[in-house]
Amino acid sequence: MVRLVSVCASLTDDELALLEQLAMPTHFASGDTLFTQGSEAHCVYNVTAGVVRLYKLLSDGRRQVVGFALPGDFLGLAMRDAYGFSADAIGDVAVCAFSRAAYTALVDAKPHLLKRLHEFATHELTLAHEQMMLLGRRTAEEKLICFLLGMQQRWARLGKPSVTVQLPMTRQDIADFLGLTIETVSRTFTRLAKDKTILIVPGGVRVMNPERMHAVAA
Amino acid sequence: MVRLVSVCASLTDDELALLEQLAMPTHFASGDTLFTQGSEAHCVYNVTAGVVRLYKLLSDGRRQVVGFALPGDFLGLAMRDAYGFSADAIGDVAVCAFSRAAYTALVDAKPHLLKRLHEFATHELTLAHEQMMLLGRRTAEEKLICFLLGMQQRWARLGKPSVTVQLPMTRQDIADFLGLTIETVSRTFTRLAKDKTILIVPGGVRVMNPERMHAVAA
DNA sequence: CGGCACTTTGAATTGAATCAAAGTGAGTGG
DNA sequence: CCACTCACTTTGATTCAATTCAAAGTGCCG
Repeated sequence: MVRLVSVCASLTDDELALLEQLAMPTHFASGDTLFTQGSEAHCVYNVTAGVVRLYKLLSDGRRQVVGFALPGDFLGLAMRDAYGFSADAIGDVAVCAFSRAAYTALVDAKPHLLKRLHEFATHELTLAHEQMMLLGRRTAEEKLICFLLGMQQRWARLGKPSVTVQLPMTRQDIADFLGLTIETVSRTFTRLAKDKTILIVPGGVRVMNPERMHAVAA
Repeated sequence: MVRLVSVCASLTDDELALLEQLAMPTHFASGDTLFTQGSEAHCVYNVTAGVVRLYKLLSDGRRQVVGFALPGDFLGLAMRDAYGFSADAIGDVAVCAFSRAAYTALVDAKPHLLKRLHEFATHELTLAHEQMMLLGRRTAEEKLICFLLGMQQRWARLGKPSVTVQLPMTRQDIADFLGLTIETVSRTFTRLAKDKTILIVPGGVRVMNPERMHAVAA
């Protein structure tokens, strides 16, 4: 279902068959851990359904969410032998898991696939640079607006374009993604709702004033 | 000179010869622009000497430095058809430039090289995740200490291990990298020097208390 | 109905930003 | 060789955006 937008989009039939043979379909319940920062990297994952929270922890408990993986996204590309961040399920999640050995063999055998994965990695890097700009230089309101527009765009690319942005993650997750506290996120949501910039609905927000939001994000 | 630590380290002799044929050695004076965010991506660059500042700008002038490229580093990997950030020389810089056409052809012909570039990209992504943690969740003092240790480590990998960390960039560059103001960076340097954690020397700092610094960074 | 996890709101505090003013030092030209 | 400039850096005083501390409010689920 997510193949059209994922790595698989550009594969030949025989490559797809090979991939299918090596993929281990797995699923996780809400809150389950896919893998933990620092643990040995056994598998690479391709999310097929649901949303995954990716985060790093400091020894004193401070948390930075480095991303939210949506269907089609790859996890574990940036590993040496240990995962660089933790990943757990937000709601029910389905993935295709590939053992590291299978992944390595596949990549060596199919340069075509490697090229596609490399495109993925460089796209991720571009997003990471934008997130640095956001974390280092934007105000709380700008952070939240950029986040909402970013999520809207990502759902749209997955074939779910809507003025209502689904937000399956908690306020704390959003705060830890944007480098804010939960209170600041909550207050900023409330202020944007009072402005009539957004409307807060169960499980997400409805974009009411996209012009203003895009102007702020620009 | 930088080949041992760069992409070229794992190439065969004939691959190296091919690379050399396509590389256009270029050099830039202090402050020169290699390329600008949003402009058409003509070239990929491999830095051979000097330091390059990589940054993004917001329309109102706010700047985020997304990285400092040292000898051996690649620039322009994460491009679609326009550069995602600007790059300019800090001091004199030498690079090998590759036209986009040459780069694409090379990558298609040599999966071996692609694999190496992909490793580079995923390493960059890991660093970007660490920078997100730093920007989102660390204090000014922690940011500066992590930056100094990071630079020390990078110079060390290039074969210049030293307790004196060379800092060719300005305080403003450091501030824009760490998501701080120049005043906060200056004050924090002064405080660390008063602590005897570091000693400020022309063009850099000397690490005086690495134990404390590593403890803060952990 | 009560418990629990998450969210919102309010008041007080604070770390870093802003505003303002010297201080430093390399390069230039008289 | 010294005064002058210019860019960069440091230091001080004040302000403010976001955090922290504190307390309700909400709604889902057994």
